[in-house]
Amino acid sequence: MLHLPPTRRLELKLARRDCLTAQESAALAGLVEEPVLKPAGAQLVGPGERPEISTLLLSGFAARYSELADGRRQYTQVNCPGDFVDLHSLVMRQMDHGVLCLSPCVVSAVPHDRLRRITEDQPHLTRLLWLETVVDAAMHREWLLAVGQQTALERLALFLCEMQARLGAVGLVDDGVFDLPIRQQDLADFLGMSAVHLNRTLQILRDTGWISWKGAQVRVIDRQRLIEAAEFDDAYLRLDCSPV
Amino acid sequence: MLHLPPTRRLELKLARRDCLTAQESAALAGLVEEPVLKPAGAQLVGPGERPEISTLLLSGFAARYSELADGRRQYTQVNCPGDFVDLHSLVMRQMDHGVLCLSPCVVSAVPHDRLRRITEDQPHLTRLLWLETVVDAAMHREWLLAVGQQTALERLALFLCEMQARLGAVGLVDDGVFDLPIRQQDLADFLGMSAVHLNRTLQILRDTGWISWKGAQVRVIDRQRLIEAAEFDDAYLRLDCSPV
DNA sequence: CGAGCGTTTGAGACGTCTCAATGGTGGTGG
DNA sequence: CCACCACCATTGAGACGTCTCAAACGCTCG
Repeated sequence: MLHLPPTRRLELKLARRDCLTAQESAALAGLVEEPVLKPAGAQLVGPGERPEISTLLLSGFAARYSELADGRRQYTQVNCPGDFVDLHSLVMRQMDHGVLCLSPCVVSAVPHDRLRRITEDQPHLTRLLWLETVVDAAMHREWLLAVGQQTALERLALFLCEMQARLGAVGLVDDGVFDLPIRQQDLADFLGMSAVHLNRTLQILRDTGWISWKGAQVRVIDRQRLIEAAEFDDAYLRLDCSPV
Repeated sequence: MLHLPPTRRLELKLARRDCLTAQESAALAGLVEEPVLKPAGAQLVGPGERPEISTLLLSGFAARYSELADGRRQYTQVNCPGDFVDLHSLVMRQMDHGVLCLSPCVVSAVPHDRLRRITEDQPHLTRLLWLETVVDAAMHREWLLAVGQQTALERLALFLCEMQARLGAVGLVDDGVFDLPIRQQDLADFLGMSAVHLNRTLQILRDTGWISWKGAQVRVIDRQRLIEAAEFDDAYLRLDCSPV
């Protein structure tokens, strides 16, 4: 793993939305504490907790999850490097869900009091952070549409389109190829289907030649067809530049 | 319809979360423009638009919707009086979805420039508004769990529990009875099921005697069983008081 | 080389969907 | 004041996507 400044990928993403002043950049850099390595399966924050920090994901993949008493589980978002996994806890206080690592992850803590200071002093940066949580909500809506109305194949195609777009925004896609070290069982829990059915759906996508997926490496071969199948439009990710 | 101040129901809800100063109350009251009546089916804001206002729902029911090219539709949230139907557009700029009226609605416009002024001058009120959008995201997660993992019966029970809690917070529930003037087809589009199946599921809930639903009037008779069936926990609605 | 874990395959079961027709009700005009 | 119309709720029945359970396969790492 390259040694980037901890907030680099977050900055890359924010800069896709609106210009960051040098002063704001510095403020971001001053937010984070020392990076920590977490193993796959580790919980970053539990449901019902009232954290005094938010967690910035520097590398690896994490996921928000909600579950029912009998063990049925739904991942509600997959997080990738540059994501705040629980920024909303700053204003929500109590977690309505948990977050765990789908792969080994490097994370940095961001104390809430430093964030609250920013909301007092820096309105524009505050709006950019607000926008982060609003884009999370937009992703949730996209997935409500997908889980409620789209077929297994469409959902899987959507996931790959979204991942390529989000990872691309933080510099983690190289010519359609990116790392996705997550298990089929976890992906199934996100897509709202059984692991068996996901496996069969994945085989269809491989057989059509639109993607290859070996080990942790995904290669998107025919992005256009994937986009058409998923009816993907990246507008909800807000990766275009327009002032906030 | 009683003649309440336009921001009254919003204030009731916000006050369930944190104390509002008289000055903040006044600032809210100064946000809204003249109330307007919209008929059922009217669109409040269309997908892809870049509104210069947000819309506050004063009475009636509206819904956020997303749809696919072939007409499949998913409502991603049902809005009730006191809700901002598109507050997120302040920072998101472009709408990722549309909002329409499920019943006749009274709404007030809230110009973005007035809201942006608040983000410059009033950090605490800004965090309360931020919290509104964050609770929207928490609702989306609750419904991702429901649509992805729960049965038709559980989803319907969840909807009724959530509506009773949200309407109760703005003074619209009287001894388990509340108005819900929405069509079965619309509710089905929200719950991610066909109208036929919703109708059959509704009959089960009526036959058990847990609820009655005639015309637009819902009566929750056995709230406890409904809560158990849905595994409903109102924490995600953030209707408890704790400072932001 | 074995153990453990994740992936892949097979086959019957079931929740929900679709299409189509019937039943009920509230509003409107003659 | 009644008759009609439009819209919504309800019912029936066959089709289908996805689920569950169970077993086999194949990596990768100690």
